[in-house]
Amino acid sequence: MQFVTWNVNSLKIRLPQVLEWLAANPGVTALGIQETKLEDTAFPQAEIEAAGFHVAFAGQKTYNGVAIIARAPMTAVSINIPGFADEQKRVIAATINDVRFVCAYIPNGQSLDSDKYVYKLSWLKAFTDWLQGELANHPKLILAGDYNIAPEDRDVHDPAKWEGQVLVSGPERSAFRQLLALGLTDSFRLFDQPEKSFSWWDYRMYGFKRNAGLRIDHLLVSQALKPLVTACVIDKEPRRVERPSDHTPVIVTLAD
DNA sequence: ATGGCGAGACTCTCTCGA
Repeated sequence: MQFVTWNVNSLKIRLPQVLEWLAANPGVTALGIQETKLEDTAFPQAEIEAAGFHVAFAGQKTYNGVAIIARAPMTAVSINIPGFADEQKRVIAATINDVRFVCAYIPNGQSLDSDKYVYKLSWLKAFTDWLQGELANHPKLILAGDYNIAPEDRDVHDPAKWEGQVLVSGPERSAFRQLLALGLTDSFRLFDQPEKSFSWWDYRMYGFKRNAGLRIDHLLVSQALKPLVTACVIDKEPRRVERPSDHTPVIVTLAD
């Protein structure tokens, strides 16, 4: 089984790339997508189903929006964080092959002095509380997403330059550790990885070419699934095409 | 040097992302 997270930065632009990537990766069980930037009425459900997949989605105009594309049927699809009033569509979860797959687009925060940063931290608190219940109900759980948090300095191309910035701040990293404290494990760090492994690069200043990136897209696995994990890799292949997303997929492989 | 790039929208200039 393989589960994937990929912030596509507009599914309208990236749908052909997504379908091509899925065709090239037949082992993928389910793909969690962030930043679809599409209202539900505009979502390309028919095209995705015509390609042989099941799909669940929750979106809005212009910003945010999440979806799950799976090769097997999904059950118990849920949207957003119950009890947390939020117009923004940032969470979708579904059960696939007995695994609870949660796809999240965690807020960016903009800057440490922004209202959006306050929203990010309160969102993370509500999300963590909700996830605790999800884990109790579904011990086999994967949390896939764009976390907008680089957990450690080794996840940052230039830690000195980023010090004090959003995505690396102490409260954000503390919120990330609170997720781990639920019993989740960063599957990427279960294995030896190349130094300077990142999942996002700034479009500007030749960020990808210079590998000036951050590792902010993560796949956390629950204790019940951790022993089954055999690999976790960042796939930079999608960066080879015209008009790539600024994020690239991260893939976790589990024994059946 | 707070710039740079890319996407979206009540667009030709603005917001937002990370």
